[in-house]
Amino acid sequence: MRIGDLSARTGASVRMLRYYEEQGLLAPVRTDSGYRIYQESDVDRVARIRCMLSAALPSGVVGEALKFLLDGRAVIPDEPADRARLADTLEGELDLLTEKIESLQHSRELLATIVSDVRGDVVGPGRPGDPGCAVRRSVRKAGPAIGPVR
DNA sequence: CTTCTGACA
DNA sequence: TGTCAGGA
Repeated sequence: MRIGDLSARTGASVRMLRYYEEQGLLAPVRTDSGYRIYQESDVDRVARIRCMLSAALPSGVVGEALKFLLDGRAVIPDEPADRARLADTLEGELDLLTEKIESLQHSRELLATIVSDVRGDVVGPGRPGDPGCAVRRSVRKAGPAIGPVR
């Protein structure tokens, strides 16, 4: 089938399908005129790709997992050794994701205090020990509140 | 009409 | 990721 059909059957845009190919996740054959031709198994393959990408896995890792996907079979490697290795890299991604989440939570808390400071019309330098982002409203009488110091 | 590559108000 | 161009 051509790219338009695969797109319709997977929900992935034509643009994305070409992108997956660039990432080495799909390898359709080409007609003499250059049109990409996909196999039935690619419908399932694209579903797996989208699933793993939604799980925040880097395309490189998705490619690794897909190496074990041979024509509609499970992504789980047959060889116990391969399975263990894949599980390890996947778990590594899980840890990376956890780190990002924690970093974002820190950012969220900082932003929350900045918001409350703005709403509370905080004046002067920040309190000792604060993030240093406290808003300083100038002593000037004119002009609305000043944004965070750059 | 569909797809292709390259590029970005 | 969308979308437009200019061709096939």
